[in-house]
Amino acid sequence: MILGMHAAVRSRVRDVLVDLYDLDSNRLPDVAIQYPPDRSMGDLGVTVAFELARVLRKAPRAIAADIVGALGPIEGVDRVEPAPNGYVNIFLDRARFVREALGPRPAPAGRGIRKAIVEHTAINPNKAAHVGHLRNAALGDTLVRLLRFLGIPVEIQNYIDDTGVQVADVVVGFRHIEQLSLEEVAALSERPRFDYHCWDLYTRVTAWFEDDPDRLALRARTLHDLENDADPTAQLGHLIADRIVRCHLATMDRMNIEYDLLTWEGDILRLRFWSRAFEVLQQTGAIRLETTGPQAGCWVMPLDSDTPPPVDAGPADEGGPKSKSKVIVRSNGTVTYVGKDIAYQFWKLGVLERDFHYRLHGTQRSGHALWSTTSTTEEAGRSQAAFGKADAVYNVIDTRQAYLQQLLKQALTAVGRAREAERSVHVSYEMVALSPATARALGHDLDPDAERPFVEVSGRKGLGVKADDLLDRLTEAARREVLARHDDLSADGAEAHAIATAIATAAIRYFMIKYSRGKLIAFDIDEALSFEGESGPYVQYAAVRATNILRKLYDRDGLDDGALVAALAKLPATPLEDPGDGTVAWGLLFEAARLDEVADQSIRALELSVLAKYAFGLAQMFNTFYHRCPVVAEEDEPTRLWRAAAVLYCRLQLTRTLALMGCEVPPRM
RNA sequence: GCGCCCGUAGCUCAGCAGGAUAGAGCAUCGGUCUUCUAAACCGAGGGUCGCUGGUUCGAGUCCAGCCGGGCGCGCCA
Repeated sequence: MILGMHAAVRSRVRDVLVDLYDLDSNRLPDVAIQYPPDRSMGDLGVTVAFELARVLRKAPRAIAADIVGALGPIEGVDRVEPAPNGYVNIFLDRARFVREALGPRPAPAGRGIRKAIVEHTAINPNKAAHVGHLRNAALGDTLVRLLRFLGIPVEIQNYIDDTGVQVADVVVGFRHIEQLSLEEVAALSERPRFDYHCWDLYTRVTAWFEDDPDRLALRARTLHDLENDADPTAQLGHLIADRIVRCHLATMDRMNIEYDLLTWEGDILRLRFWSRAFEVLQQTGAIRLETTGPQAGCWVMPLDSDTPPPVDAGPADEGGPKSKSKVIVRSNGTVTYVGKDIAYQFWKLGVLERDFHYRLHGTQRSGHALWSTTSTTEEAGRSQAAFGKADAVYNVIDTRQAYLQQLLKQALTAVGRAREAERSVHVSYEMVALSPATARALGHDLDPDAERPFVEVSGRKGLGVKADDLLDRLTEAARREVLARHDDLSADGAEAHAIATAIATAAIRYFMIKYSRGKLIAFDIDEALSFEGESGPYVQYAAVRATNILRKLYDRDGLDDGALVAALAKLPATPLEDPGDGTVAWGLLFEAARLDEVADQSIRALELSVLAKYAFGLAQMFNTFYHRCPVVAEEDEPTRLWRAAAVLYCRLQLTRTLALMGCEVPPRM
């Protein structure tokens, strides 16, 4: 809503500057729009007078006065004032603004991206999901919702590494430690929390390898066998990966997270994506066969370096700059992890000229279909949507993979795809570790000498907070709170459960989003279980309070949303102009209108904490309003109705903001 | 050694396409429920924005160099 006003003001100011000072319209400084610290000073502020002071050799104050004098009427603007220090302050036509805000939301622009792919979650399918995975998924899913909010079509992919060491290790565990047959594992996998069983087994395998390193030969053989479909090992691997993925999907469903496509690494191998990527890389000279030195026999990709070594500098010794290169194909002919990833990235961007087959994996809670890649045509279903071939790709992966993600961009550049490289975005974020208190609570012995503020999660050691355990505890805590507040709810009833679930989801999703992504989270269980202060439930609570007010108005006056909006059309605007409580109501309405700007900024900076902070700030402002400006009890009708409008609009925007974070507003709490 | 990230109140963090008086949550202390739900609100205390220099009318925000911390840099995945 507010971005439209920015654009109108900016464009008008630019026109005026050109006229006033005979400036070249291409060389105008950016007309920055900001917000005065207090609504009584104005709604929008323009600082361009400061920028021009030097060029024009004129005091900012005089320039501001010139601008204000020349500006003339702007649609939606009530008046403009020059501040004594040089700001140009703009006051909006408040009544008109509110009436428009409560109308339909204009279609978003879409910003020239035909289709974006967001890859997130991508948990190794060999054990239960933990809190670190929740950060990834919460960031990824919020990114998806924001992009769609801005009008960009998005395809959500979840990459499954079903042929890696992690799955291999669990296979070894079932075979050699638990000594179970395929059928026995299949039966076990039908029982609840198979992922928890594998979590424990995985740590046992790790210890088992440590006891006797010779056993690592079993891992190597298993890893090899996993790639051969006919092998019984591969069948066991498939079974485990498939069942664990179902567990992960169920966990993510509790977070309101769904996907469009599961991409299996096994399919990338079987369909020989790599061999096609290799052709492209080789033909374009992006990789070369090393004939001498330690990398002899390998296909390598030279790494970017600002100063390539001189040709005739002789053999590179200690002193000289060493040209580095990354091995893509090993001397034994097998492809490295980077190579597989390059092939996958090429496919996402439609530069591979090869495709998967697809089968329907299932239907998700929302009714949306989930597809899965497959490598055989016989089980392939008919996909309604074409997958891949995006013109922007967002890979949500933690910062430890930054080097690898950089290599992907470099490979694209090297094959002459600079545009695709630019639109390959690594959405990086710091890891989730454990606070010392939480690590201790999990039974982990801390070294008393090492006073580190966090303990790294380790799947191998089984050290971590499992996602479902956390969600269970959150739900239980929320249920207790709700039952304490509402006598009519039965302890095990569906309504209490639904409310508790919504609160738990909001609590964890908000928690995972509120830190900026470059910040390491030292996850503390007690902190995460808090529903007070800056938290998801705080934001939900504000929206629920708004609902209560509107319900009371309806019950007493028969005033529903439509009737309220209709009444505003011919209501005098004076209560909104009142410098006391009118400023509170207007300030709330104005802040609520900033969602479009906030969404835009979140995507521009890929900083989703901006959205979370906005949600909290708006909820805070609503609570201030709530305590200062009674609605139902207000006797003056215009004042009451404008306040009701503030409540209605604030609830609408809070609901939208929560929805962008994958959170719902419960009917009560 | 090179690259990326972090350093703001006792703790955890916002603020960074420069702009008006540096904010919030938690914790501490003191208030507010016969009122639209106290998961809330009001108030108090608490800051050399790591250090030094630079750019600018203006720097927590941009640049450079330091200091401290984290992560990454394999013919592993």
